[in-house]
Amino acid sequence: MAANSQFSMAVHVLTMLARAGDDNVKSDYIAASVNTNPVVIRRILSQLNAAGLVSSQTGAFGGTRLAKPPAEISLCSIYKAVSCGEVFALHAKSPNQDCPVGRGIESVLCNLQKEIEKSVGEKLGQYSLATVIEMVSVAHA
Amino acid sequence: MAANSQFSMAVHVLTMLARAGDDNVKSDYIAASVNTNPVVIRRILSQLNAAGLVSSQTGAFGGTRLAKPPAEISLCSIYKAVSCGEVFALHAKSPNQDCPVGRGIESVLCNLQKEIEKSVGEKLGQYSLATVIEMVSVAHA
DNA sequence: CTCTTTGTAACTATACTTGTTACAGATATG
DNA sequence: CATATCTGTAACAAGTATAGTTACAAAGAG
Repeated sequence: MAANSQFSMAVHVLTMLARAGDDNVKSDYIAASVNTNPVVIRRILSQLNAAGLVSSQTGAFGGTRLAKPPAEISLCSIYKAVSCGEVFALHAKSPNQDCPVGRGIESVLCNLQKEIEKSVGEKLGQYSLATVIEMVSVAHA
Repeated sequence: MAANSQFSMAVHVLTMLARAGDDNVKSDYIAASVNTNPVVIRRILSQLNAAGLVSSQTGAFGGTRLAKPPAEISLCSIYKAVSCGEVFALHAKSPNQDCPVGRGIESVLCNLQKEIEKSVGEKLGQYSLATVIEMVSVAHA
């Protein structure tokens, strides 16, 4: 279980919240749908809260609900909210600076990485949580 | 060292090969520039060979050289050649199929994943190994 | 005060990536 | 043919990230 599935889980979590409207949803309830431990859900909700996408309430009858309407939550903002890795990683160890290629390749790859990341963000920005809800409904209709 | 840097290393390796023209390049020489073990380089070359991007020769005075001109090697083909993970992973454990969201979310995320992957491929396809070589040259000129 | 629920720390298990050693197989050269 | 060189690949060790789990402090409703 090493592949980062936080984005997938975050979309799942937010879809659950969206369907609950203004009601507080408990992490246990979401965990049952995602099929994982409530703490895993609370860890994701913690990141979504930091990004201002949800708001939580502790105590009895507490729980979490969306901080904005689903149409205003883009998949890009979800992607940025959870700590996903990059599309591809740069060199683990710095290349040999005595070699012309080793000296120049890092900055080229770094710029490319940024450009790809931007491209992914733009593509994800074309969709909102509302889109996902609609697609989920259609999928099993 | 868990982040997958094979794409970065592959681009580095191919840049080295491109600069050598039609000469065979040894894995030890490339490893010195990438600052890693020759076996790591040979593992990447093995994947690039399977993708038809390079051709290797065993034995004395053996080594590897490009199978095509740099301008015909797109970064997309390099990305596909090395076994990078996906931009985001799907659920590790299948969601609860008794929940409407759990039942529908997987296919939605899977389609989204394919679309993002396609988008990344198109962006990478805008660049070739020749572009990288030029950028590396300019970077430290 | 009591019960419920979040927030978070700490630990474990697992899996992936890289690094390393070792060796079989191929090939150029004498 | 013998030898030296280089690739290809298996096997294993080490490091690190993710997910899962337990435990508990803190907050809040009744």
